[in-house]
Amino acid sequence: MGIYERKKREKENRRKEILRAARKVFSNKGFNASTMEEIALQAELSPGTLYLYFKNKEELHTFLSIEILKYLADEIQKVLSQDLSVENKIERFQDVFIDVYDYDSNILINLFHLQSGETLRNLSEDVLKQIKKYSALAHGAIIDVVKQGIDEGIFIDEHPVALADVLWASYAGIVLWVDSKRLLNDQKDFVKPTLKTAFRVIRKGLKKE
Amino acid sequence: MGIYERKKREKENRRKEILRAARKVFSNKGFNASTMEEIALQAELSPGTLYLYFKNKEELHTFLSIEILKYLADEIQKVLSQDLSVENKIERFQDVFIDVYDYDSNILINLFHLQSGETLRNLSEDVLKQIKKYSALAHGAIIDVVKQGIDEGIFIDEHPVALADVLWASYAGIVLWVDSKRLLNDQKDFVKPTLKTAFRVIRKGLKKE
Amino acid sequence: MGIYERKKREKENRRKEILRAARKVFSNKGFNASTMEEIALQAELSPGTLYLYFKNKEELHTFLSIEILKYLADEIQKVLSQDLSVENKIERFQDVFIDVYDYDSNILINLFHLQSGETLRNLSEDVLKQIKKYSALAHGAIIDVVKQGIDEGIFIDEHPVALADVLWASYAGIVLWVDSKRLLNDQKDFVKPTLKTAFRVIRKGLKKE
Amino acid sequence: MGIYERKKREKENRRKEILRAARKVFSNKGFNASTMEEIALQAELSPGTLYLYFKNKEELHTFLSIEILKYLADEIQKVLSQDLSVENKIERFQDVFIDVYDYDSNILINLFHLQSGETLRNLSEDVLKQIKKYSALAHGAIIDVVKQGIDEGIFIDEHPVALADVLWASYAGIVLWVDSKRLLNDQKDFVKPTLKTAFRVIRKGLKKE
DNA sequence: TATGAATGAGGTTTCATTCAT
DNA sequence: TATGAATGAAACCTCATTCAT
Repeated sequence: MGIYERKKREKENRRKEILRAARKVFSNKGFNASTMEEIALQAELSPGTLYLYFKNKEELHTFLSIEILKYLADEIQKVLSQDLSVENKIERFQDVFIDVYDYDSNILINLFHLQSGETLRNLSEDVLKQIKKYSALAHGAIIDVVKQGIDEGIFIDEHPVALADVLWASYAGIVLWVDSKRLLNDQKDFVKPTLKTAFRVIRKGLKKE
Repeated sequence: MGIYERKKREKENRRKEILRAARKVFSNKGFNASTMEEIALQAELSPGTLYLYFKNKEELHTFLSIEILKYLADEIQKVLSQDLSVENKIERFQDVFIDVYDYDSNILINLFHLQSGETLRNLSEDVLKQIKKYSALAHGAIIDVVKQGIDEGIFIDEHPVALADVLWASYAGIVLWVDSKRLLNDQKDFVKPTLKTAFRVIRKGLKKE
Repeated sequence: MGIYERKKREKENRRKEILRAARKVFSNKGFNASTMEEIALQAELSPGTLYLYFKNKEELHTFLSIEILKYLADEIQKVLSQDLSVENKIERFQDVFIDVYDYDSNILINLFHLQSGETLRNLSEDVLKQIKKYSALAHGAIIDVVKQGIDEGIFIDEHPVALADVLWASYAGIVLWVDSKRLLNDQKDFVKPTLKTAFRVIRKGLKKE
Repeated sequence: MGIYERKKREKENRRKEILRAARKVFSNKGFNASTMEEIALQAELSPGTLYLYFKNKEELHTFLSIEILKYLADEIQKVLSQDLSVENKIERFQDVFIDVYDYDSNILINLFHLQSGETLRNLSEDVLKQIKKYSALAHGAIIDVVKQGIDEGIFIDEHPVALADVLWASYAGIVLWVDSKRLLNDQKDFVKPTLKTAFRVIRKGLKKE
């Protein structure tokens, strides 16, 4: 590995450290309450250094969201290529959402937030394009599975995009909601049985009779 | 009407004006980007006056969320007391969520946000109590309908609370998600047919065969 | 008593109520931390009313200080006219200072503060004149006693003004200091024996051998 | 000198510059009328920088008072270790008080103010500890000298702590008072002869016959 | 590239004061 | 005369960002 290669890799690692630190801080305090100084401290770097890797606080935050959106898209696409029945694939999607939630409980709310008007308006063209890209990828994969299900006569005969929306939205909504309940009631873990029931109901809704 | 009555009503109106102005500004710019000065301007009042009615910016914001949570709870309870079949009640819930969304498209995301860890930690005991109260009211009403459905042999035989969670979460999730798509694609209205399909699927999931 | 008389007296009473309320609040919180609203509340009046009796917060505060300076001057002059030996008169001065302190423990520090550069610069001509007048009265009375003592061969043969300064300054300083110690050590009452010793020493310093 | 050493020293200097600027502004205008912006301007720094060195305005002000209390304590302790007779030491104390006054004429009043209830209540534990520490040091030194005087049969046979109180309180009181007179009469310097007389009287009071 | 001290714009908030009733 | 809601100027303070080292 040449010196150029090594430098590039170091740079990439540094970037990841910053993202890791930022995720931790943002998760704990939310966007506003988090300060660049705190993130720098967590990353064991100086505030100035953060700006060598990210244009500003907003972009740093957005990157995290895109990263997870990318992860979501990747995981969902992995399911697509697995040798599973339609039903099992749909079940696997559920695990992906729970995984993502376990990774960072604030991510789903951030995702919705990211896509809410307030934030969307302030994003650069480039970032927006990425969000759209990964969003489309993830959604496309789900649509494919749904289509397959319709073709096989397993799913009800509705517009596949709409069905994919239902899947995505309710899966996300359920994770968020069960988390809300957990927080409001000051519990440490959220009740996975409830989650399972919920997902089962959604899947049942998709199925023919 | 006595002078005391009139003063009280005037004060209440002023409060509402501030809330209206705040909702407008917060909706346009989000919590951070909105300034108290802007809200004051919108309410045609001076900045100092806002503080006669609300302790600070945070409380003003939280109030808006509570208000809508209260509205949601009220509307859902109204459905409960209507002379409708279980199935029609569930359908009416859908309208409530869409209504709330039409009233302020940021509200549902705010609701989730409000109940997310970050915000929850900074709320006063009193405010928390209110959130729990209205949350319980709304949820309780839904549970009642679900129970009725189970008793009548219409809904699947699952734990009613879990089923109510599914309803609530997916309804909210779907509205949020369809809104996200709308924003990402720069459309003005979100596609109601998609919504309808989505809600239909959820309801189907709840029903016995 | 005519209606004019009564009105005038009522006005005077209202004034005194405000002063009493202001003294209480200023004593508890100091000038800055005290708000006009708080004083109004304490006086069971509305903020606006305070301004019918005093031009502004500063003047209200100054009035309190002048009032006590006047009280000090009066009490000291009373001693002057009593049929007492020089020594007893000096002893009585001590009681006056303790009285004043008991009346309001912040008054002496306020007095010094009042006469410190910061405050002095912001006072109106009229107020300044009053301060000078009462200050001169009080000081004059002390000088008279001191002079008498020198004439009678009881006090050391120094410039009477300087001796009067010593009396005044150390009496005030001692009360302040013993109060400081009390506060630093979180005691409820300050130690009167210490005070007595202190005053005795000062008097001894004044006396010929 | 290593780079670490230099940085530390620079930081210390910056701190001192801020304190110097603050002293100047506070002396001119008093605590309230002084603004952080003005202090920053005087220190040729930006307002934000002040907050890198002091938590807030209050702390900055308190620091000034502590600094001078420390100086007082130091100077008084220096006298203690000098090879002087008890009488000369007591005389030297007088110079210390005048020195301190010359350094900043507001300091003594601030000291008393600092130790008055109002301010004391708002200080942090740490700051309070420092005040008590230096206060005890200064007072302890004076007590030592007084004890020596009693042992040598020079001072009257009273409780040494009480005598030390007299010394401290009257010395401070006299400086304050003579300054008050100076200000009231719009003189530039205060009359040192008067001061001398005053101090002499106090000392005489302490002495046996 | 990394630092971190310094910046300074701008936000929140307070509160003395006013004025219509 | 008394009210007290409203004012709005002005202060404190924060923190994203810069830049000399």
